[in-house]
Amino acid sequence: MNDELEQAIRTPLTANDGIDFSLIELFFFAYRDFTSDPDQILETYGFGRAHHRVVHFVNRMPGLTVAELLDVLKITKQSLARVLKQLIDMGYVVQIQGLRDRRQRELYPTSKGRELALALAAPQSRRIAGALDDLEADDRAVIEAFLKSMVDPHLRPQIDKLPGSVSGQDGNATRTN
Amino acid sequence: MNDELEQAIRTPLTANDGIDFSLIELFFFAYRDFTSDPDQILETYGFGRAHHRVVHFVNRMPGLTVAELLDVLKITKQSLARVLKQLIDMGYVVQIQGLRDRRQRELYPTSKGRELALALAAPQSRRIAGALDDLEADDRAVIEAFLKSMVDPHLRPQIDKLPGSVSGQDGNATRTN
DNA sequence: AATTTATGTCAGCTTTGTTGACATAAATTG
DNA sequence: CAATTTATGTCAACAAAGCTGACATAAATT
Repeated sequence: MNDELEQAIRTPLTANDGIDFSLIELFFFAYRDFTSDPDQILETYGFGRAHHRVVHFVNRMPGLTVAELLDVLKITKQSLARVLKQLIDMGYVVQIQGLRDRRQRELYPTSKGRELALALAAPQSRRIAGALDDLEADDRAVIEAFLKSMVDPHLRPQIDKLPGSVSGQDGNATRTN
Repeated sequence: MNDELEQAIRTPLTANDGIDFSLIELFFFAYRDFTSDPDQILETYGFGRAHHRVVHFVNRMPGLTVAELLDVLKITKQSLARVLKQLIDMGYVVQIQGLRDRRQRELYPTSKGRELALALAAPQSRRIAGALDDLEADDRAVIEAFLKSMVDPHLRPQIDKLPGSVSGQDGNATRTN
């Protein structure tokens, strides 16, 4: 029994099947290469992608608490603990007890951590700039709008909280210290 | 010693630092949610992302060999073996000995495998369509161009090989059979 | 006949995610 | 103030999906 269910299908799935395969695959390949740049740098530090994400958001939202970071990364505290501990022990991130709530640990980058975040972001930014160069000047807004629409609506407020985004340019956080 | 190196930096990294953080983060969040749809479906099958990729490309390039698949996925044959074996054992993929070269194993989806590929692609396609709806009709080309430019130039030929892509619309493979 | 190639498989390691359980200190609440 | 809740940390075990190295087999190539 079940004989025909084991039959090989020899025709490819195409756009004719009502699915946008071009953009699905383009998105897959683009992201694969987008992450390959920092991955190479991380190797030289003995770090992985998990470290990258932590260093990135600690630099973009200095003073965020452990709970807030977990919420952005959508991982468990045990997963975070592993990489965060290493980053703290090696002096890339420091914890400061919260002033209002002393149970909280506010996370800040050190200068070492800031340098690492910049080094990891640089090739990604370069790759994006190169891709934008191939477009019209005002197409940047199109890309931004598209990517934002791809994000789950209920998670978009998180994006707007980050400094220097489309809305909410700076707030008070960017006094050059 | 090293005292100031441990100092907390309290100012966030912003666009002023010469890095395109908006698009970096947008790309991260967009891809995270883009993959969350199929991930949920895969769970109900007891499969993971690795299975998704295999089923996807076997459906998009039926008859491709193990070596070709490894080249697209950029993983080792040992990594592939694990998930491919399961997909074959459970009747989602079949292997057929190559005619010209009988060492090769050509990979084809079964009807079960085709259905799975479609089920996984459907929500991703819907998400993309929804995002495109928020744009001008002809902005699709902008997105395609941008994503393609994000891919490493030497890997772009791989994309063009897929059916129904921007160039190379169909070839002979789409006879509806 | 010897070598190379395509594939499969065994064993073990790494990274990064998961769950569950339990500890501590600080804040909140009755 | 005592009891509870909250924020964080930590231990142990497990899973998915990468990796390397070693070795086997059959088929193609030299």
